Amino acid sequence: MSELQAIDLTVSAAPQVYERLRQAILRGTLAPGDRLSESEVARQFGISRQPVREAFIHLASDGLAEVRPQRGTYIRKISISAVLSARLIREAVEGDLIRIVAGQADAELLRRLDEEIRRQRLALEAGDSDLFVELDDRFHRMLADAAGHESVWTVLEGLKSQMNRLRHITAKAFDIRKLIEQHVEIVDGLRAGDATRAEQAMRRHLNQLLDDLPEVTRDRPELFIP
Amino acid sequence: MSELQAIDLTVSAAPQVYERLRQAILRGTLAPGDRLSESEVARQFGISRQPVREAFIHLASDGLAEVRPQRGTYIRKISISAVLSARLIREAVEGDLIRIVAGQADAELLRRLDEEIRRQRLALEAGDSDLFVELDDRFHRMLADAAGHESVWTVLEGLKSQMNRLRHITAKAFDIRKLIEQHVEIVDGLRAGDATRAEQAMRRHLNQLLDDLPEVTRDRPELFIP
DNA sequence: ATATGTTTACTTGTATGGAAGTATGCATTA
DNA sequence: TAATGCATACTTCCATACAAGTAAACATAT
Repeated sequence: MSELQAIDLTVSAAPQVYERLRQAILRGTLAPGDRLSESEVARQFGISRQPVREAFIHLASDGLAEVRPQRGTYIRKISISAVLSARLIREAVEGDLIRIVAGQADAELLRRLDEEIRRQRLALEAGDSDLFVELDDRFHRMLADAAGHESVWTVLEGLKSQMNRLRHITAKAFDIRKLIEQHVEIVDGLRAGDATRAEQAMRRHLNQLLDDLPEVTRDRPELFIP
Repeated sequence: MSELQAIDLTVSAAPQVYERLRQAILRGTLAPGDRLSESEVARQFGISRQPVREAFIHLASDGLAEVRPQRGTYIRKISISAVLSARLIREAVEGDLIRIVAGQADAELLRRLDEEIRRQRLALEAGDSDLFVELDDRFHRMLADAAGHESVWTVLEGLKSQMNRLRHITAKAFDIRKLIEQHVEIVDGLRAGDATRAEQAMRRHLNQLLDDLPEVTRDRPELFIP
């Protein structure tokens, strides 16, 4: 691994290392199966082993790394069953949330959602799939907020991270255009004040992953475990 | 705090400390707002500060503790919004799962569910509310397994732990009898092969918390934060 | 009486050394 | 050639020492 930018020594080192490594894992810079070493990472950040070790422990409790005593620390491969679980949970929860939103969507919210979709199209035209993943996050989060359950999103975010790893690594495998059209269908359901229609659109949207997953796991089997 | 039983020195100390503290928090032995000290806990277990510190970090990432640099480590108070989020998520997810089960429930499963309910009644008669909480866990887990989504339960378990803290601390505030009857209604829905009926029974069951929560937070406000 | 400055005893954060386990390459042996 | 034993270079884990920040008690000054 290359040299990393030095951390801010005026605040605690461990949380900074954690966050940097976490981002690297989610973006795929650190790939599933990669090996990490306390000493090596410590040397790169210019600090001692201890805060690095604490970052490893935190990553392990997130399910992003695996510490094998006396053997090494490895970036966890993407668990297919974990991804499927996350998807099922999101479908159920966001299906309920969108029903709540449908009962109370005002013009201001609809305007902001339309604006988000516009930005998504721009990201598509620019071919910036990383940006799209970020905007997709914002779109779904906006809906959770509108339902009055901002803290629910905090939980979903942890699940979403597993799915985002998959996306970043295999960005091309997802048809962004199709996802944007599904967003449009969701907002159309809200605009019509039709809770059932909005829910069905949301569920279809989150089922999309099931169509895309087989191809991805076939192309890059080394990144996955059952 | 009193002296604790020594840990097993043949395996890693940190995970043992983590698990012991976690159980103590979930059972209410360590109450919200209590202060922990690395040195103090280390002395009690007869080990050094380092593994204790690592256990604290793990607990903090679970949302059960809060490490405040140079100030101390505290048992987190029960976040009402986190409890409400967990409840909403469980209702949505277990509502979907029970529909799946309804479509494929066989006699063997129904027999095992009846058996679990029988045990729950025994726990009620024995006045053992800790046992009931454990059996309630098993009941819901059994349904998740039957739906073929065992790994979904792993996620729900983390959420359930927040709700269980509340239960253990204020066990008397919950009417166990009512909860058991709701379990019966769920199984009746499955027995009839009626997915909608089973789902509605499950949702009613998980809504019960909303009725009980206000009383609890009023009686013990020092245990909670918004 | 109140306010302020200082001391002192804590707290967590980091660095470092050594212990114990693991994997790998190499020499030795059958 | 194949298998075995061993040295060596790793790895994580734990203990310890020290650094730096915080808080509370206490003395002092206004």
